[in-house]
Amino acid sequence: MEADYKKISEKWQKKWKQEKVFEAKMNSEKKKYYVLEMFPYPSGKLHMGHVRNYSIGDSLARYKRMKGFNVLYPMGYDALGLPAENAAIKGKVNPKEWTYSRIDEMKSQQEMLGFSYDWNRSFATADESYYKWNQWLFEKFFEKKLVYKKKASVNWCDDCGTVLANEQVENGKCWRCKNIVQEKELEQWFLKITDYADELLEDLDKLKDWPERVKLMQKNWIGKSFGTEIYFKVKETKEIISTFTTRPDTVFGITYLVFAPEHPKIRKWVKGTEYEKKLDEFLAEVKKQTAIERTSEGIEKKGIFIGKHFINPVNGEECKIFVADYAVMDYGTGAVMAVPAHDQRDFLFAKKYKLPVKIVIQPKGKELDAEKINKAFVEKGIMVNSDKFNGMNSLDAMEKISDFLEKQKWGKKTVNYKLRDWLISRQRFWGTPIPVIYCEKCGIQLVPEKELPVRLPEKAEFTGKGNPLNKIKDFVETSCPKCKGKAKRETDTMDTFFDSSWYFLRYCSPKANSVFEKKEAEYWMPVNQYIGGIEHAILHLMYARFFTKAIRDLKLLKIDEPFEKLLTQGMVLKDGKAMSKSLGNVVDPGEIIEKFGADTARVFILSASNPESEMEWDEKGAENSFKFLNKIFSLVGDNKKKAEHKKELNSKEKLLQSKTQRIIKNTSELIEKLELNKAIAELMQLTNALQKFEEKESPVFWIGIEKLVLMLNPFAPHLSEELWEKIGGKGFSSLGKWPEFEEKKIDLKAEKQEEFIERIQKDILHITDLISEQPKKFIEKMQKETSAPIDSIIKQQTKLAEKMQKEEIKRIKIFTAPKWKWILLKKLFEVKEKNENKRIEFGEAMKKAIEFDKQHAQEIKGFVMAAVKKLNEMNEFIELNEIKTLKENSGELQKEFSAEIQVIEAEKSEEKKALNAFPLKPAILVE
RNA sequence: GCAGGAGUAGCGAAGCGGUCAAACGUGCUGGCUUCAGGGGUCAGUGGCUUAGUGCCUUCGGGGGUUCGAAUCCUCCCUCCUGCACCA
Repeated sequence: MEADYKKISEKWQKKWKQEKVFEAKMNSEKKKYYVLEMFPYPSGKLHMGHVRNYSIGDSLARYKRMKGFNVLYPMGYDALGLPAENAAIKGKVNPKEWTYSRIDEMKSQQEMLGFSYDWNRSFATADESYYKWNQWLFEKFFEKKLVYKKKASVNWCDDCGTVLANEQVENGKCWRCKNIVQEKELEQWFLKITDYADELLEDLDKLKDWPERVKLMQKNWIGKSFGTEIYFKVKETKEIISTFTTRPDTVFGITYLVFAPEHPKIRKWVKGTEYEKKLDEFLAEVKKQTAIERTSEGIEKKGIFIGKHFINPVNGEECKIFVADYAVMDYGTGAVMAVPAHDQRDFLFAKKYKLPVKIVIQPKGKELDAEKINKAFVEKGIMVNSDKFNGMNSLDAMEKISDFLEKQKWGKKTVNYKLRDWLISRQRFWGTPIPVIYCEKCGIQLVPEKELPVRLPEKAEFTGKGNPLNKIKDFVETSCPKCKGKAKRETDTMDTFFDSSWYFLRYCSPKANSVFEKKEAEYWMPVNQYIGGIEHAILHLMYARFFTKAIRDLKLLKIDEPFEKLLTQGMVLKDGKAMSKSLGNVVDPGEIIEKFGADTARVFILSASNPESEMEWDEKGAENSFKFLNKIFSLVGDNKKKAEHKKELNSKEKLLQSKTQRIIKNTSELIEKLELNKAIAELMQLTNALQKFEEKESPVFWIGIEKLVLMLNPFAPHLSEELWEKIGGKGFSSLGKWPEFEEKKIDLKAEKQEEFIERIQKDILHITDLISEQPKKFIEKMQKETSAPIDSIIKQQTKLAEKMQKEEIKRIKIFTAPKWKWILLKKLFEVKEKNENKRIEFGEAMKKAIEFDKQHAQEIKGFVMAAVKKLNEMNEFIELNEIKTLKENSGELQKEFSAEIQVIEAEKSEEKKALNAFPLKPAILVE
């Protein structure tokens, strides 16, 4: 039976909307749960990644709602950014119109999928009422000195016509357009994220429910390393320059110094000397290299001597200073002390330019020769050629030398981070205007709070060259808030990552006339479960953490971390590759929804694999989820519900009850762990169990159906509602109570037994299959073997089969005993055979066994220990009195075991005979 | 190079020290269904087999720990992901 999924979906989506089913209201009496998905950039159409992301979130939100939590589950749009502007350049459309029409498109698709968002709280970052607060926050940060402007060598993307943050440069290319990034000197705005480097690093430990991978990536990005700054005097100029090292133990091995080509001191030093021209040539060469060439592996290091020398303070040695491409301005101090003997890069450079190599650490029990080594020795060892530190372990020397340098004021212990301040200026139109005014008299001025927001002009010209804001007179020309004189507005806009760094706070009170309402935010925050792609592991997630801490320090909110749990969902693949337009393997979710309905799309995308792993999109798979839903639909639809009445449950009903209860338990646990694929597998098992259950009028069957329909809600909400209505459920299943379970009703032992019964019946059925397939062959065979007439064969076999069925339980009980038990029994039996008939306790038996068979003492002990442990653990599986009997009658061990084993053997052979002789199921014969 | 993750039937994916390898789904083979090459349903799907939930083999490969390993340790191979001239 197939349902009209389209009609059902529309019907329930309309009802949910009308009755405001998913609106969230603060209620301090009720426990809250905040589920959030990374909000999308409104490109217009949803792609499979979105569908996956939201299906995961919606399942959890619905589950938590049914579990009685006050759930906040909002959706919004990260609506500022380049694509809108690019569209404007290309198509002469207004970015605002373009963006908002795309938001509408996207929203209608999201609604079609039946996600339970509180649409009342929805907003876009392009809303004035949102970016106003971006500006407000900027000003607060400014006052706190968390924002500053400086001239810096920045990453410039020519294609995007803007500056990029360090985090947005990937392998020397722009993260968005893959254009090669250039370096440019510009005055730019920065956020002082480095102030929080330590806290951002340390608090990673608090994030117990974040994937290790993400935490690690952030840790590497922050890149904290402990080391020593060492000062050197330049011989010719008497200037003091500083270098950073993590290996102060090698300080006696320094043979030259390397400066980054961009280092500001260099130019000064070579000015007017013979080296100036050489340096210019070298710099030109370095500039020609793209970032990729410069960072590619195995590249030869190049450098030049610049005619200056320095004195190594620890030993007074005079060495040359070089400029080389392998030193970078970005890290440390931009100058490196070179120890060729103990650093591979220095080694290669020294070899190339014939610079001395001086060994100061020797491996234990070996002696290195500076002339002969062909690579640097970078490990720990024993100090040599290091004055008073000789003979010391290099690890200890590290500490000692640092202390020594500090004492002599030749250096100091420092901490270095890879993390740089966050560059937020963008030379773009479609972003939040930075609320700053430049006055010639008064300098940099903030736009007064009451004049916020600084609005983006409605009209602008998009030529693709430069920032359109620059050309809008009305926007640029303004007056100084202080002196009222003529002044100019800042035309840079903010990086859109600024917008997404606090949007989760805005959802708490989206209409607030403040950045957010403290009371609401205190109730809803932190986000309990955040879901999104791994691509944001560093950028967005680190910025959001930084904002939360900065906002805390503005005394606006008390929390340290915004996201309690994080799930990074895997990619959706097609034919083993990420879906992309260039590969032409993009599957449009719209088609699937059109073809099979929203529920199918959701169930498939969740069931195909674990949310965190990649999933392969497979058309066939979607069809199968469709079948699964149909199965449930017909299961409910085909059967008539009977009024419930109390009665003793028969064994089959008890079994179904046990299964239902067990599945409720498992499903709940799995959803909590967000192992949604497994949760759906459980529901499939329940569906199968219900379908196979014959007494479709039993109340137990209908209880099962009811639970199934409720548990279906997080995954296939429309069908769940429809069926809920059909079976006479009250209200919405979306607001129904999540099924509870009673542990005592779960009877694993009985379920196992049933499995065996089924198995035997299946065996019999199978043989009947064979018969119907080849009746002649079978009868011929039987006649041959028994040389009896067919009639009598059938009669005889009927009797046997009946007997078999009656005794089923008994036999099965024996077979249910797990294998290890038989191994144990066998083992004990073997041991006992050597013993005489003495009365011994269970534990005694073990001792005796060991005595008799010392060689296998541990083996026996192991078996018995495991047995006892298992017997205790599994007492629901094996009757306790079985253990008791074993204990009580241990004196009779030998007899009993042999008897028991004989019984088993006998029964086995009886069954064997029965199966051999009679493969027919009586019921079939009777007919 | 460094760091992290993964490798289980034809495929996706469970299992994470002993009940028990392969739940759940799909694919393939066959039966049933007034059965359309569709849908539904039942069975089979590592090898041997006396046909017995019998024996053997098997969780990327080699070693090891253990009475017992897909599971823990170790080395190697393959793939993925992140970072990378970081001093």
